[in-house]
Amino acid sequence: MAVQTRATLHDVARLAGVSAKTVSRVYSQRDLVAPDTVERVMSAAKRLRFRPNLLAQSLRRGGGATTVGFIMGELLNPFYYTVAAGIERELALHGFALIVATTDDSVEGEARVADTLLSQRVGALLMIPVGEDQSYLEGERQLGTPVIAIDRPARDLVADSVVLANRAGAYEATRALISRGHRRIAYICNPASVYTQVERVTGYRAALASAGIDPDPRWERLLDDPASSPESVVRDLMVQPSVPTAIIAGNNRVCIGAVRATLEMPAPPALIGFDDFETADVLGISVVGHDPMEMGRRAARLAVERMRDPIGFTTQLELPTRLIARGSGERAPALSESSR
Amino acid sequence: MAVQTRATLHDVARLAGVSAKTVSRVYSQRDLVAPDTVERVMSAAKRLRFRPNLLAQSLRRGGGATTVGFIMGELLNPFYYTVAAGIERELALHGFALIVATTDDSVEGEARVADTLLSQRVGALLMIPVGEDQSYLEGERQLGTPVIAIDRPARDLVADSVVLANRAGAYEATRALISRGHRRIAYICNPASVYTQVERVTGYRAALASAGIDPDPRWERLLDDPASSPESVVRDLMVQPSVPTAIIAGNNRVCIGAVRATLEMPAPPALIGFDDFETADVLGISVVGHDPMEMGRRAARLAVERMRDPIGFTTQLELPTRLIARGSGERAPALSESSR
DNA sequence: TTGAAAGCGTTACCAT
DNA sequence: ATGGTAACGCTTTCAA
Repeated sequence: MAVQTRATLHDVARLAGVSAKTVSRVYSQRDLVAPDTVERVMSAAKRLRFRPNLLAQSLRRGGGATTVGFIMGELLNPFYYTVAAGIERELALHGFALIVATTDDSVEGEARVADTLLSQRVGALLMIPVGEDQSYLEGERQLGTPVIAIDRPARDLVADSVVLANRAGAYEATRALISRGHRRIAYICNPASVYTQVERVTGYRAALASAGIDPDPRWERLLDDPASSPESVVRDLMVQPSVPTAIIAGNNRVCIGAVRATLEMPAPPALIGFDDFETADVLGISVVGHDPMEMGRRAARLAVERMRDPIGFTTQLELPTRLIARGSGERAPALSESSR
Repeated sequence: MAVQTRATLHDVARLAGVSAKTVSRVYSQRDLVAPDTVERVMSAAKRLRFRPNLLAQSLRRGGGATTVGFIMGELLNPFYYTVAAGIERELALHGFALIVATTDDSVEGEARVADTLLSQRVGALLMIPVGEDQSYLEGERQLGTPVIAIDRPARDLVADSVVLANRAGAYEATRALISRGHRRIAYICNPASVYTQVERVTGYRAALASAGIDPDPRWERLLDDPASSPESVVRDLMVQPSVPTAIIAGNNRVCIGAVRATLEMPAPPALIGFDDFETADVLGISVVGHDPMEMGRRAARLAVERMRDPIGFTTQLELPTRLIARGSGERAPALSESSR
């Protein structure tokens, strides 16, 4: 039960009666070693339970990194963990380990975990930016650690990025509602002052404008209050003197809140959410869907490319969305509401 | 735009006009260094964008690990990622970074990623065991890497573990159904030959026995077929000559399948799921709930303790479950079905 | 085909 | 209060 010490290259070399370098070669350039030497080394390694130390490997000058860091808001958010899943799979394909770090979507958290990951000497930094400004990473990028921004572009930082076609998605959803006869269409989101929402609101307004509908501030609920529940925001909206006949929920959390709020209504408004979620099909909720897993995969692939080739132009990838009709978004305006 | 080289302790030392060791002290035992020396070192460090290299730190003999590995089935499974969230939070509190690795719930995957993580020299290995046998890790444990099993105990391996009170939870759910008048209670799970399901089925049968109800193989759908959809299993069950009046779904996936299958039925059976899920409250589904995040936290805490104190007895933690009534589990048997 | 020596960035030990 | 030296486990020259 005594805690033994871990075998090193030298221990294996001694037992096999060769030099350390030969053992090293067996693991990296096996074809340069005589077959029977390989055999002897391998059996010595097995006997000593030898396992190469990746830390020591990447410590050498020029020894590439074996890990990649991912800075995410939290592991419980479906969008975040799906992206993480895509990243992990793609990285595993290329032999990199994934270190995840969460920030609780706070700016300080982002800087703090970035620091930790860089001290771990990750080969690349993948992140869903939170703060208004990632310039604090510019120095690190110049020192050779590429940064890949996901979902939102990095600000004041040279970085590759993978984002959604947010405007186009919101535009399409809004147009779909208009084509069903809706004119009073609400857009609800929280938080609102993030890149994705700014883009989506722009798409929403553009679609209204294209149909000759003036945007109405009463139906734009652009919140930035972590405390307010999406459900109550929707309930509040629906007891005003004039109510919308359709709602676009800016993200999955707001959408679930809207579902809760409108489920029991006799004549619920049409509803389209942004981001798909697990039971949306059971509940019959139409959404602007996309593929977060693919976002993660593409981001990871960019990271791998950058690690191999640190110089070169940065890539900005925009992934498409698609409107998934499941019923809630196809409801016509209630008759009593259709007149203005 | 030329890629510079990263500053080291020596670079900082040279610029500050001190020795490398002094710089090192500034970062670890600052009170042993003269205040103005600290000042000079810090400003030199800032100028060179110096950042301590954790890889080099833990390379030294006795230099503790800074990472912990978590082997999970996949990042998209709610149970898994919630556990991961708990682990990540707790580890961050203690200054450890989390490396996640997924196995697709395959035995080979488990061995493969364990190998990778051990090569990364993680300080501890957290895992939700998949295979029937984790003895392949016993050597590593003796070499000083503690293993903590989550949700299922490790087999043939000395390891701490954190599991649920599966039997008690299933017992309670079954008793609750019995007390509502149910006698034909089905138990459905897939896969069935894992520790948790064996335990839960045992609890289910014990509850039946305690009410003098003979277990009936027709209502035990213990599958081990990844291909069969839970939904179709339930549909099939409900078109038999004799149908159950209540269903217990052994895990969240089966439960969601059961919801899909029974949603449209005029007189749906009572339903209790094991594991809570996001929209269970909206759908009114009663479940045997527990706290996966807490499981992760406790497991991480055990890992930290073991890393600090490698010897000592292993701990087996059993966390409680609780029955959450939301309607679906409180339905009485349909009248036409209540006679045998 | 194989080996010796130097170095990667850090800290422990022992001096000063 | 500060510094030199050796060591951590590995790979890369350069030789043999």
